Amino acid sequence: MHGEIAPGHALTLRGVGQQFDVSMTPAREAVRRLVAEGALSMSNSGRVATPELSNERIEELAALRALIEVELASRALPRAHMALIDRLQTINGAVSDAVTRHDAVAYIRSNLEFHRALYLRAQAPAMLAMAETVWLQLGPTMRALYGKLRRKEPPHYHRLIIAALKAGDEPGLRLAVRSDVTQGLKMLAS
Amino acid sequence: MHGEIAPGHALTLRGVGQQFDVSMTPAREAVRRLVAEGALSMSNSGRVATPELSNERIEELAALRALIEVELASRALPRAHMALIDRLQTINGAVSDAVTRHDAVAYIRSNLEFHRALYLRAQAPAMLAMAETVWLQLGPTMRALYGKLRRKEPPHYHRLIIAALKAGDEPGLRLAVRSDVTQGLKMLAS
DNA sequence: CCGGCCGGTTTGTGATCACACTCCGGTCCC
DNA sequence: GGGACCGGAGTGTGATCACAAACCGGCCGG
Repeated sequence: MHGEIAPGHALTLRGVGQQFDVSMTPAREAVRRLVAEGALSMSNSGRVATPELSNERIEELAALRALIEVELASRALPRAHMALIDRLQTINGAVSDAVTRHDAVAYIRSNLEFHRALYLRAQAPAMLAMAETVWLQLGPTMRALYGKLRRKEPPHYHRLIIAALKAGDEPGLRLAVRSDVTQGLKMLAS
Repeated sequence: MHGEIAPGHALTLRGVGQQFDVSMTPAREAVRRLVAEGALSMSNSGRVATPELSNERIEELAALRALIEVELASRALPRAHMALIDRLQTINGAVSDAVTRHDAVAYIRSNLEFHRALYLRAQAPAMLAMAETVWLQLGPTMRALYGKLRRKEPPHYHRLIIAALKAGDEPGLRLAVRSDVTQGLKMLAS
């Protein structure tokens, strides 16, 4: 999810097992679960690797993010108090730090933490789980994407999200979330 | 997914294994995968059962169905030719049959087949997989729901969907799909 | 020089087993 | 009579093993 593994990287059950000091059995369960969630792809011979997503699939996943996360943000809006906004601004500072340090993994991790903190207020665990499943599928690709576009400035749309939250502006919030989610992934198609 | 198991029904690894003439290992993988997808719930002691969904969770899942399936239908619309509409009408006949036979499982199965046939035209496998994950989570609940409302007539909104497809009416299609998806699940909250 | 073949090695699969924990029943004591 | 206790059956977990298939070298023939 955090882009620690590049797309197309192969994994073996015995390797994963050694990495976590367990036998093949728990490693197999974990890997199969991640395959079921779409986080890993399995060849027809059972070999497992991080997926290399096609542009069509990336577009689909971006559309899913837009659909689900806009709804989550919308549901979180009436429950968003000042404590949440403070927390979002703190996390946003971590995002900026990661950008200036050119730390892709930290950037992805804190960026997702920003979104999760907001969506937790929606009190919609099934929807949040769905969104996280999409994040999981996009993890390796987001890492590759970050390498392509050399970001210099912290995310612009996060500020718009916070502003819309403060103003209680639901249409503005929906647009800001949609833009933030869609923005980065559009670059990859070009 | 098809409501063959009632909510709250307990499963054991050895039982599932015997049912399919395999040992515990494949049974465990299958069960864990279904847990990962939310189709089964696992107690903190590892016991597995079909979930008994709260009304809040049902509302969330219905909202997810509405979000995703409306988008899928919208994407399928420009690709929908007469062959698809014929097929949908045929499947709709099976739905009606199941209703008159009071066969809950056949009703759920053919109803989902109707939706899947439409969404397959959207050429969006990731979105379809997401929708099917939601169906999976709702399977046992849909069975219980069918028992509560004694349907007599075949689904009204399916006809609206077909009519909107024929007319190329996108707003009408979106509304019809949203209504069809939301309709049944709203009853459960009351 | 290139492509097909062919061995050894790696890898996933499924079965089996020992173990710890949980659950559920009866039983005993207060 | 009711509730706590206790023991056995049931259950999930993780390790290990045998096996089949896939992969990846190098080698040989054209």
